[in-house]
Amino acid sequence: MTPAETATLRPRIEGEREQEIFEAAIDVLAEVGYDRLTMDAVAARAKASKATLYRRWNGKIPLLIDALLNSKEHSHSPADTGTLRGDLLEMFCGMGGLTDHDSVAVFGSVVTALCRDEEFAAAFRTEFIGPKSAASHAMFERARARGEIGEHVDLDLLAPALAGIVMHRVFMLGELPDEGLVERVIDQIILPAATHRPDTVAGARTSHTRTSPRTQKDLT
Amino acid sequence: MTPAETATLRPRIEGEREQEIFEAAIDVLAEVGYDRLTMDAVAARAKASKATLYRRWNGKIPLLIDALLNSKEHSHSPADTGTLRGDLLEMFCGMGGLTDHDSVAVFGSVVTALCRDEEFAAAFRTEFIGPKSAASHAMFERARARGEIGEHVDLDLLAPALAGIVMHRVFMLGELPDEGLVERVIDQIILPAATHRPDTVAGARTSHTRTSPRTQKDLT
Amino acid sequence: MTPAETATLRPRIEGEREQEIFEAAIDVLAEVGYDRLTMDAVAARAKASKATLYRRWNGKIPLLIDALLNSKEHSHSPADTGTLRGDLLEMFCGMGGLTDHDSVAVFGSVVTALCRDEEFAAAFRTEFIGPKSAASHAMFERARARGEIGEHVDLDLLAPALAGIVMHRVFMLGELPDEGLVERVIDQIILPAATHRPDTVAGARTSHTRTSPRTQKDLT
Amino acid sequence: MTPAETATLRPRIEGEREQEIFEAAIDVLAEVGYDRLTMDAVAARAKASKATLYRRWNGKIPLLIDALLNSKEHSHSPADTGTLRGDLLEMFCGMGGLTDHDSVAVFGSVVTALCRDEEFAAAFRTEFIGPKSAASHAMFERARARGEIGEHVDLDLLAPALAGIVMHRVFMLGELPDEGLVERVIDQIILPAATHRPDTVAGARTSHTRTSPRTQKDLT
DNA sequence: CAATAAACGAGACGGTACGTCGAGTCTTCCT
DNA sequence: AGGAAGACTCGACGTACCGTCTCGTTTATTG
Repeated sequence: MTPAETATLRPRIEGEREQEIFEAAIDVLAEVGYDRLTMDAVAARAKASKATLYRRWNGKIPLLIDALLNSKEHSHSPADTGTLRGDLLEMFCGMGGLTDHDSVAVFGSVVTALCRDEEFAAAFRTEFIGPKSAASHAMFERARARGEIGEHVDLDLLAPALAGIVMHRVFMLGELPDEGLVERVIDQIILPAATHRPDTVAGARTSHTRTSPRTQKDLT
Repeated sequence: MTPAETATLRPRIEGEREQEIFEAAIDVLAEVGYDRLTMDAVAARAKASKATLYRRWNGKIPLLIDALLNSKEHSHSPADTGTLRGDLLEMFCGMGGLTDHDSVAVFGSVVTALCRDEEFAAAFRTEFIGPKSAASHAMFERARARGEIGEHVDLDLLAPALAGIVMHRVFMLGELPDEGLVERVIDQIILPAATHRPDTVAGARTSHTRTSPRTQKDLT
Repeated sequence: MTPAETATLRPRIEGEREQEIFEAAIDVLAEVGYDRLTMDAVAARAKASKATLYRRWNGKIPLLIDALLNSKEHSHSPADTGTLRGDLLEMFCGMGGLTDHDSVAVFGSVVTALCRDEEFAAAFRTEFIGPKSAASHAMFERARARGEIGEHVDLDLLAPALAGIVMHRVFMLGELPDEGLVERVIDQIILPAATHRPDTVAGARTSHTRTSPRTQKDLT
Repeated sequence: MTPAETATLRPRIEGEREQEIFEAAIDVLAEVGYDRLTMDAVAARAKASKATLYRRWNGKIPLLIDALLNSKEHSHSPADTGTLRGDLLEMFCGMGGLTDHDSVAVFGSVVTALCRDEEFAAAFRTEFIGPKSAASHAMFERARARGEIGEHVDLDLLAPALAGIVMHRVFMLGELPDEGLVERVIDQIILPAATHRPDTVAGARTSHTRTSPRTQKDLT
């Protein structure tokens, strides 16, 4: 009678059953993508009834949000290596899971869903992106506290940049990334931006609008 | 009577008729959004038949992509302003068409197709990404020729970075971008990365930290 | 509350629901005719979905056949009146459902299917023609047992003759039959053929002719 | 200049070109049946344009009527053999063309069309059935003039009976007929009905309604 | 003997119905 | 009592065919 002991035959959606449904949903998502994922398919794979799914979730979107949140352990472990560079490498060591083709497919489906469904987007941003973003921010704040980042650098701009650059290459350019790519982006873009002196580019910043193009050539 | 002059009454989908369909699609898109846009609705508004739409486009996504690309002029004109900053601002002034919510929705739909359909991905990358990428590269090459970019900077890494950062904010963070955002990214990330001196960054990388530079090099 | 008593509200297609769909089909058929009858119209009138109709029937023809067969009682009751004439009149009183123009149209549609689809033809002959044919044969056998039919008469030839003659008039000649027609065919063709004495006919065959009986036998 | 000499390259629909279209129509009709015959298919097979077909015929029905009328030579040759039996065998020697499976298919399609389209039915009955029916009637009238058929026999009933019985066996029972079948029907049904004495079956005729069933047993 | 008007093939077009599929609801059985 | 199974309504999908139309081209008759 105790729920913990009737493991294999428990009919109610509690814990393990829920996890099975999540896995089924993720499987189907990875196989056919968000658009072609149907509740029937998830129900069939989970050997559950559609009614059961709809009793617990409002539709495919809430179900997938829950599934994604529970499938990725997404441990926002601080991973304090003592340097921004180390922290970033640590955080992106697994590329956020974009290391194999299936994971890319799942994530791509999420992108579509983000653009398609405002409700899903809001929930996903709050519950999935939010924590990652917070962790990233904390990381950059620590770097700033250590003096690695100039006071004038906008962390809201810089913190998500690495992820953006990498994902753009994955989705738009069709690149399957490795850790070397991450490292190069960190060294050539993120860290230079974190450490640049404001006056160096201040001239360039105003050149197009206020100064003559000729003046800027001197900056190079 | 000359066929070249009977412009307004030509029935075939050639130029103007196509444009009418695009406008109908954009109209419906603006009214009901991507999800509730149906081919029937577009056909009805364009006074065309569904068969005509399907003869020319595979479905709503290709139709809408075409419609959005043709509605926005998205002129890949080199736009040589004389400075990298000016060129970048010029190129991204319209955000590549990602200025309104529906455009984002349609573009987001592409991502799934990119991950699922290799043929579509190839075509998209060749015909859509390709020209933009080439224009961007040319722009950076000009900047390097002018001396705005250091020799050690990897343009293959830097050129797509701005688009990646912006699109990441749009898709993942749900930000509707304005030109100010583009300007800030250019000034705070792209230009610093373009103009950084390798040793300067190396210094920044190691200065104000608790670990030695040597230790970090091991991480590379 | 007992499931057996909730007759009017049962949603599944079981008996009464099916009957409602049949009635809707017959209604639409009567209103717009066979050609302009659409599955959408039937579904709308029956407050059913097209999917439900297609789940149960292959298309409009099977649906209408069922509808017509179920609307007409077409009871294949043996109807033993004691005479062949009475039995035949009894059996054909409803013409097998061919009493109105639409029924003829639907039944006529079967003919093409019979010529085109061997599987359908087999099923139709087994399940629809078969019982009628068996009942007809039994009827003629009873008549022979009573002595109404000569021993030399081929019942396999005579039993389907009435139906053939009547249907030919209906389909080919466009006659809408009444019971009087059936009666005249019975009296003037079926019963004479059933009761003729072989020698009598042979005499008739040769008498009043210009050629010899021998000559005609060669034609056989 | 003479139309008979420009045979292979004549573009206008005159004579031979028309015949080619008719053959194409009959071919398609035999292959896919009336329902699935499309104007596109006929046009494609005839290497003609749909516009050409519609210029000359109003739709598939007039086209098919013309095609059927011109394909079957349907020579209503009197074929006066001197006896009804001989005439009937002569007339049905080719079964009206129902000797092979394809012809049966074509004719079956016609039956469907007869039931589906009142316009086609009217035209077909006037132009195709009519002459055949008249020829048959003339044949029976000659027989009556020779004394082979009793005065009380209704020729309107008897004349179409043979065709009806045979076609019923072909379409409904799925029998591919041979000449032996025709002969047996003639000898066992048509000729007995033609030569029967009215008083022989008069009792049977009234038995079901006016006399007792018992009385009729005496008639056998 | 070119020029012209008619008729042609080819096939896109607007429209209508088709038959299928998925979402979300509901009922029935089963455990 | 609650879940599995699956039929149901609704609505959009993408396809097929109809009958009309516009294209160029070819043919037979004119200027």
